Amino acid sequence: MRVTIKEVAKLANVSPSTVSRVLTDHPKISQATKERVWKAMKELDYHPNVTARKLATNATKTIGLVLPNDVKLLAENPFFIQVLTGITSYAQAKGYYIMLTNAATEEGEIEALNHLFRSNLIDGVIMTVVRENDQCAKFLNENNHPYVVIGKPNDTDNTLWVDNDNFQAMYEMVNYIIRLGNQKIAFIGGSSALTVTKNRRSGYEMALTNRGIHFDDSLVKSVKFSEAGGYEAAKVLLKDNEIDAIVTTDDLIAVGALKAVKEAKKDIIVTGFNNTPIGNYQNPPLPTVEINAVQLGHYSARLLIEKLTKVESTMNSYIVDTKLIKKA
Amino acid sequence: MRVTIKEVAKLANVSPSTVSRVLTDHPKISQATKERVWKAMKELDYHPNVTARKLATNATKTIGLVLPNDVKLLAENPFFIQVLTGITSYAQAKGYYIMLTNAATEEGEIEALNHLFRSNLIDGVIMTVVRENDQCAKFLNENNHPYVVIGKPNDTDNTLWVDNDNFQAMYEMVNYIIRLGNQKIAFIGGSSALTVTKNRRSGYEMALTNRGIHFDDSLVKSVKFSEAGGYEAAKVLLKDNEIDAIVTTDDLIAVGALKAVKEAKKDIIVTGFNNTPIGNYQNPPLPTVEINAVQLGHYSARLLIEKLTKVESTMNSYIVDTKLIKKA
DNA sequence: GTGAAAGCGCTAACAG
DNA sequence: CTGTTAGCGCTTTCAC
Repeated sequence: MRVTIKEVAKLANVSPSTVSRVLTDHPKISQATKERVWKAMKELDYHPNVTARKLATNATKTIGLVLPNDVKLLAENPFFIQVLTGITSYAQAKGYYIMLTNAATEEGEIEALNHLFRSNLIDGVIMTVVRENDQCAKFLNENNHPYVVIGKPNDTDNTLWVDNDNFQAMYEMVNYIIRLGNQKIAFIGGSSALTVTKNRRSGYEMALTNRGIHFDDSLVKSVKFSEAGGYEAAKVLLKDNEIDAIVTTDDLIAVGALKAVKEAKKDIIVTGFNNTPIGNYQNPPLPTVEINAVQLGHYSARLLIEKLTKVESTMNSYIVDTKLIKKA
Repeated sequence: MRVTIKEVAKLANVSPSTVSRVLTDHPKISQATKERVWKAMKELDYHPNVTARKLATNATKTIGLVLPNDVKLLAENPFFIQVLTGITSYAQAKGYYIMLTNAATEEGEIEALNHLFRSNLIDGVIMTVVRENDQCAKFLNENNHPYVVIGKPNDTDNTLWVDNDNFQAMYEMVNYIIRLGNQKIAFIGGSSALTVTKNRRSGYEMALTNRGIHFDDSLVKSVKFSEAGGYEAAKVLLKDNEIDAIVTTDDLIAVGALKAVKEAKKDIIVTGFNNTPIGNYQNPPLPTVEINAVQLGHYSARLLIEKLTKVESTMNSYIVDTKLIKKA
């Protein structure tokens, strides 16, 4: 049988509650007994039964995490595993556990979340994808379940969130491209409904405008988030226009665009976003933006844990710095 | 307050123990009461408190998962997230939960595992990396903790494991390259101490031998698992020999080798392994091997859960099929 | 086939 | 500062 609080109590010559108190670091407990108890714990190699604690405290100290069920998406975007790493290491350092789920659909996701919360398995959840008109967020709000989202939500005031400053990151990128001597710069983005696309597109437009470059709507394309999307859009752009550069909202899209550029035998600079391995191993390497996904995970966990521990946090969001990667 | 078994009992006009019995699907309980209880549960939207159940049954129905703490490794190798997906979806379907940890070092890993087991947080663990002389495996064995490893272990008889047939996969690849008309085929692998490298190297050697091609030890290189490793090794190979093809044990190594080949302006076929996005987006695309990492995760979870539920499984290992990807 | 009661290992009032 | 006591919500003997 496993060693319990009782054995420790017996060995240390105190009551179980005293042992519990030193476990929870109760303020008024004499140093002397503390040490006696610690000694006993060490001697017996005692590990508290977390399950029992959970039941008694009605707090699981566990954070839920929902992964999209799209293996291809997960495999091509280090984003997820990076976020996951950031969350896990921060949470662990704070004594929190991570419980993983995946779900194929939005309804499945809600079902999974409902189960996890209602079954007392998690205290809060971090959402790695933010959809528009997000039913999960709605569900979580309605049921008062603590959560934080990665990505700018609709209701920025009443939800906890972390994100990059996508506007500024793209603004910088476009400025960089302009300084390189380019004027006619096209934009290929993912779904125009996504907040992230909107923000990056605004940065693009603002950078042009502030440099006195005419913003031409016909140079803006919205595509499916894929290599093929970038390829097709770039082909159209190249056919119809005499452009100097193409900025995109993701390395994967950029890879497709670059392929079209090469096929057209043009010497046009293409930029990516998110600093993925795929982009990194292109030739020439794509200028891109490091979004520090590990940090996103880190701060999302931090925000959630602060909320759960009722730490008076002045913040309900966190902006993680990006870094322009210029490459050769 | 949450709805508990008591309320359900009251509404259904039975005792709490009866409710528990229908929950656990006890054999001798009348259909009539079963249905009354179900109805009550539905009416109250009852969700059993899993924590309480864990405490009572002393089974957590939770599987631990340790990720290496190397973000770069995780980001460049979809392997991990794929394995993770496979595990999660299978486990979930079987009513098991997944708890995630990461650890920076092998000692940290052991510590984490010890904590998770001793604190009654997990019933078993799946190890995603297999080291030689693995201290984690030793620890798990000594403490009788259920686990399965992904990758062929040293002691194949007494541990649960899943893996690809790396020998055969490489054998096929080399055969394919030979049939393409190549004779002088070099081999670049990762650390020669790793079982996976050894197996793939054997497949390479056997394929040559069986085709009557002289096996030349000087054409075999062991490198650090990276693009740079592949690049350097290929440069040496190209300088010293007149070779037709280079097979490698990973897409990342292959990408580096391909770079060297291009620089040398040779027309030499380079093959990868593991079918990663990085390799996929090369030009020309690398012939590679799909290792079906999701399946590896799937079967590892299956093996572990069968062990945990004491299902008399005839198997203590599982070989997941690979697929040769020839590309254009 | 079902109920009563004890107990899983811990925490948290309430006393003193 | 520390011990006593009563649960947390479930499962599981042991009766009947």
